[in-house]
Amino acid sequence: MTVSRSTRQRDVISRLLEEAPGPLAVGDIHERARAELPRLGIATVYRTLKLLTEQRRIHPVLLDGETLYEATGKGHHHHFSCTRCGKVFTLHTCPVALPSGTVYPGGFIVEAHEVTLYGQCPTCAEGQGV
Amino acid sequence: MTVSRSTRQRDVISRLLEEAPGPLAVGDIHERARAELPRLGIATVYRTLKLLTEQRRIHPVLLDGETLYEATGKGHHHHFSCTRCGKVFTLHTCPVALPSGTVYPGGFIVEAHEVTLYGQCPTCAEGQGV
DNA sequence: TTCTTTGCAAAAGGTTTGCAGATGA
DNA sequence: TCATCTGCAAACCTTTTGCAAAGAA
Repeated sequence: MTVSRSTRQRDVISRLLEEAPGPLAVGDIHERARAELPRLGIATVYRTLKLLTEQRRIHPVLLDGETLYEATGKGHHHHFSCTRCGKVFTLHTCPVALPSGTVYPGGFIVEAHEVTLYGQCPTCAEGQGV
Repeated sequence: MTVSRSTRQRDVISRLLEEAPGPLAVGDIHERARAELPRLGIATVYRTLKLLTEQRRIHPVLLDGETLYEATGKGHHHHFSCTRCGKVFTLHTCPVALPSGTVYPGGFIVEAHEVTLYGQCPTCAEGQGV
């Protein structure tokens, strides 16, 4: 097994994800990281995301047909996708009560769940104000 | 505006989606439709799905990184993705109470929501039975 | 007949891989 | 030093588009 080294590229990408208020798209990550690493190639971004995912430091979130990435270890949470600005936020309140093992109508045994809410984020709701 | 004609390809594809118990992947649709239309090209499948989507007769469901399609007009519902067999089912019971307009903690105005449950479908739960 | 639709193949968009030079330990 | 990592470009895979022939009305 190869040993994973610490590099400037990996540090920048994982820091970006740690500090983001919600999951980020690959293109976003590439663009933001380029502010610090102008020559950063997209292949490195993909390879780093794959590595961090294997290390369980981040994980993919498939939303609106896009693959977004977010840091792990932020506890049980869901997402809010703003229909105005397109940004995705992390919600720390869960709207469902479905402990693992719950038997759902129809005989489906629930192990996990995902909830995504759509609507207007606080900023857009204010800007478009009544 | 061009007039949309009725063709064998379109009939077969929309019938498949109407009769399915859950959303289908593009590859699945192509494969199943080929049983009746051996020369059916993948481009026609994509064009038909796009057309039916514009007509609001079907709509895409983005699940597990795949784009699935399902017929519309089946009321408010959610999906259950079986972690054993991979099939996706439609659930007619909704586990959340979030009417449009609800203000979620943090100031997010909810317009819609999507819920996906993961676990074992009745068939797999039985097969693997205790 | 006339205009739309189809199948095929080429193109496009996003992700992955091969490789030689750069880099971390 | 020397195996790992990076940037670049080519390869891949899924989806879209161009075009001539087939089909609907």
